[in-house]
Amino acid sequence: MKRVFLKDIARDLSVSKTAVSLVLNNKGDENKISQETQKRIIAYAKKHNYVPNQLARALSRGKTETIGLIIPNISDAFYAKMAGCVEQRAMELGYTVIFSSSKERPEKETGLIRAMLNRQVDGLIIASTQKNREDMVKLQQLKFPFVLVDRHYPDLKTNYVVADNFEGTKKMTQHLIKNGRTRIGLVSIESGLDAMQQRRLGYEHALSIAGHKAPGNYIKELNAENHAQEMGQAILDMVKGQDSVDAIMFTTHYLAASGLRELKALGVKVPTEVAIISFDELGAFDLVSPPITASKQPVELMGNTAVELVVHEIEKKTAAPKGQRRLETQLMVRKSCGS
Amino acid sequence: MKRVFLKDIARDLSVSKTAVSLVLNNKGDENKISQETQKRIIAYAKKHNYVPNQLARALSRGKTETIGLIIPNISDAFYAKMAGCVEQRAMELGYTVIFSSSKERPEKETGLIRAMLNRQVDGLIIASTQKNREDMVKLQQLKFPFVLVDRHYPDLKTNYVVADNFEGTKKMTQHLIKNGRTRIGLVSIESGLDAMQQRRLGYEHALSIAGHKAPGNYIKELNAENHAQEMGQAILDMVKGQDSVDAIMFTTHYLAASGLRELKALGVKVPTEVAIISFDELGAFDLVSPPITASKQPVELMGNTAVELVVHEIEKKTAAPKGQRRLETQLMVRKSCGS
DNA sequence: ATGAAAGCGCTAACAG
DNA sequence: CTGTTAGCGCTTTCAT
Repeated sequence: MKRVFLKDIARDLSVSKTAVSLVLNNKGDENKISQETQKRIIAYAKKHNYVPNQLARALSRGKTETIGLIIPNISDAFYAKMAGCVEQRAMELGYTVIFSSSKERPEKETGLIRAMLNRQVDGLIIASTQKNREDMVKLQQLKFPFVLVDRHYPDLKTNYVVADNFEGTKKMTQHLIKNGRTRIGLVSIESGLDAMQQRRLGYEHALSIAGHKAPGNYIKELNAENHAQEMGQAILDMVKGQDSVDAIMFTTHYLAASGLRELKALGVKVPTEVAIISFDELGAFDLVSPPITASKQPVELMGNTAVELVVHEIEKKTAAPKGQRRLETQLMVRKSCGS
Repeated sequence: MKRVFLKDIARDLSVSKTAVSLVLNNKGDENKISQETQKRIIAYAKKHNYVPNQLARALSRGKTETIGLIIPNISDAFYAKMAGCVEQRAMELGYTVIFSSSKERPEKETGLIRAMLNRQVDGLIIASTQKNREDMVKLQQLKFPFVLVDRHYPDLKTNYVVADNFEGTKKMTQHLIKNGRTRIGLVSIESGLDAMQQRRLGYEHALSIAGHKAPGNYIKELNAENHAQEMGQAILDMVKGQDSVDAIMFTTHYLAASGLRELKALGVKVPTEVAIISFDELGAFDLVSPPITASKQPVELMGNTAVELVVHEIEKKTAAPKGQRRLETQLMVRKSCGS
């Protein structure tokens, strides 16, 4: 079984390559090629299992119908979900997606952007490390279609789709307060991520309008690389001593998971002694003991919207209106806050 | 900022395209191009931010340095993890990976294989729906490099990397027996998947050598599409009545999760009344109440091995030594089996 | 040591 | 209605 090419089928059927190409691209009718010929061509192609070479096609047309997705880590539940949605929506719109993980490393991200560009992707969706401002600017200068997702550069005027982090943690904090907690701690990741900033701000804002304050030891920002190691100490700091918390908010699902692990190890009762709440959730949060109250991000909507925005820009159906979306999160109330 | 091409730099430097191409591919020395010229070319390329067009390159060389990964669903924790490992290892070996989800649908899988072939991937890694025997045969006939992962066709002589499902559930069952359980039920998925068959066989084998038997109502095979809906009834069947189980083994992580959900809803005490154990696990299984004892699959090793096998086959066009690996699972003993 | 030229497989004007 | 032709951007003999 050997591969057959356009020219083979043209030769064997004594028609021109053009005819074959046209017919196989469903442009037979509009170019008025006889039904007869079309049938023969299609039949032959099917019979010999003709598979067009996309490389050649793309090279010739200057379009790959591919969009690149750059995320921090495909193994993370959140990004995996997102990748799934992106893939799905892209396929519906006739695009293939190729992805790569930046592993939260700016240089790697730079490399990936470059790699994707030279693979001629038509557009890019990036959940950036947010330490690559320059690359973004470069993309803008190239007028290359791209949209930032989950994380964006607040001072850059690009397309983006993010969750409303500020409102999210604000609501979460208020939920805690409504449940009678007043000494609310925060465990976050130390990073320049705007998302993390916003989450912290939302928390602080809610606290301040409620007239509460957070002493210094209430806010922990762990190192991104080894938060798992630092978690024990952070939790200990918060729950021991006179200035102890009665609630802890975690800014990501994995922090919540590891925080709970530590809390259990220390024998702290959740939620009676300390309530916990998580921004973003894991599939099993409802099974955990106690089931964890969490803010759910609209991953699917984020993914879909991102795809739609790039595709829109790629196809420039119109003068691309900069798409900047801030999506609402949803509070899933379970048991870890005491109600 | 406009893109610069090979010919541009050749023109501007008054050298030939050949020279530029050679130098930029690090073949300058072996083709004895003067250091002088090389320096100029490299400097110019860097200065103008030259990015080679991979499409053209690949078309010309007949090699894309890309491997395709087809999995049931990127949103599933197991496959997401796997994709991450595959990506990582592939990159180390100089390959890019493009993935797509078959959504467990054979026709979709067929389409994806085709799509990847026409994108000229150099090789394929497939976690097949196992309902596409023909496609696999076709790939073999084409002598196209591919390796099956997680799921394989037992009657086909292909490369594959799978977990030792049989041994896995056998060990799990024995663990249950060692913990004093004798009336052990099984909840699995109704499907032609060899992996599921093996898991069931391992369970039955262990049971039989221990002299136990499983009455009809002890084995539930739920519909793949709506196992979540069927779970309630299945569990009820197993735990109520005189012929009730004292342990349940779930053949996948999501079954274990939803089974536990139902068990809790019914107020059944785990593990005192019923022990549970899961084949494959979720990141949060240690936080669940009770922490779930589970068999862990060597995802990373599976992913890495798969990549190594395809790459080997891609690069050694020689008579490829069929790589067939059956990897051991590891029992993570936690609390759900009563010890 | 360097360059000319012939493709890789397909698309798309442009002629007939 | 169909065929000719000229690329797309890069690699790679084969001369020089």
